[in-house]
Amino acid sequence: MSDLVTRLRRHNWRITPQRRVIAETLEGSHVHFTAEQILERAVERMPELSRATVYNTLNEMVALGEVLELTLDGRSKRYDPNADHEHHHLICEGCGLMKDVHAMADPVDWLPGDERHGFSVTRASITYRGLCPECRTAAAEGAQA
Amino acid sequence: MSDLVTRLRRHNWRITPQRRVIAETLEGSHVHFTAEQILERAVERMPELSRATVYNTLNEMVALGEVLELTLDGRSKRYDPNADHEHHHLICEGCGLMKDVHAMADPVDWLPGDERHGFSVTRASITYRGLCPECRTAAAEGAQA
DNA sequence: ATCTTGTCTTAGACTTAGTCTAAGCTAGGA
DNA sequence: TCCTAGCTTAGACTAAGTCTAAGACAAGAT
Ligand SMILES: [Mn+2]
Ligand SMILES: [Mn+2]
Ligand SMILES: [Zn+2]
Ligand SMILES: [Zn+2]
Repeated sequence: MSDLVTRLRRHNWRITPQRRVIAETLEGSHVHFTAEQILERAVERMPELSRATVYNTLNEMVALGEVLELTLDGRSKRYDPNADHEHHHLICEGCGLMKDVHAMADPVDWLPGDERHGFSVTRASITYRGLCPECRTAAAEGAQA
Repeated sequence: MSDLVTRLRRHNWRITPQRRVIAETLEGSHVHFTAEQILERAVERMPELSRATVYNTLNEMVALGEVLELTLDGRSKRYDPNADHEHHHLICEGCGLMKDVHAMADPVDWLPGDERHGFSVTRASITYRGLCPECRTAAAEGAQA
């Protein structure tokens, strides 16, 4: 896992103090934060940091291909620094808990030519849904009562 | 393709004039409309129809499992009446064009047990991305110029 | 036929997520 | 040092969707 700041430096892109704090906030954790959560945490280290800079910076990192933008529900977007490792996501329909997962095959291979409508298909992402252990036991108890 | 109104009637759910117009607007087409687009079109047939009713009704149809809610980008949700046919989506990164596609494998089968984090995984959807024929030729011409 | 009750619909206020703008601030090059 | 391009900021603005309170409607009871 080469760290995000290192990866960002490879592009000709100024690493300002604000951008560094945002990148480190995103990198340090391994969850999938919203822009607001990143702002909240980054502001602890740099209180004058603005919301606009967080949004601008995240959009730029996505455009550079170093951060993934996930829109798994209709709520806020989530940002994933793990862009250099192909992976998919498993989401709990009860509580929203999100896990990284790795499938055993590439879904692009499962799309026959006559289903491609003339597109050049470059990538595919899978969203798995289900119930996490806690939500499952909670549901079972609820049904019992 | 059993029609949406028929499927909705199977649930004990009142089919009011408003709900019928919304369902028929959604069903008639085969694209993936936003709530605003549905409102726009439905209002042509029932001018007094309100935005709140469109949103309420779409949410109810989703809860009944008869309509799919798609959140493929961070913009508005899209509503898909084709909930009784398992399928996935192919999206053009240039223009947003969206096509229904059918994969040759079920992604759930390709998620090993040790990647399930104790979840009960019930379903999976694949989002394919690429460029549609028009956007591809547009991109090629742009590169040439 | 009228009443009752719960459900449905409505306009518009409100919230949330995100973008835009205009001004000031830096940092690096001439 | 001065210039300039790019970066950051506060706050206004927009878009998508939810909530609320009131009225309309519909089905069953009398
Ligand atoms: Mn991830
Ligand atoms: Mn579809
Ligand atoms: Zn859960
Ligand atoms: Zn296209």
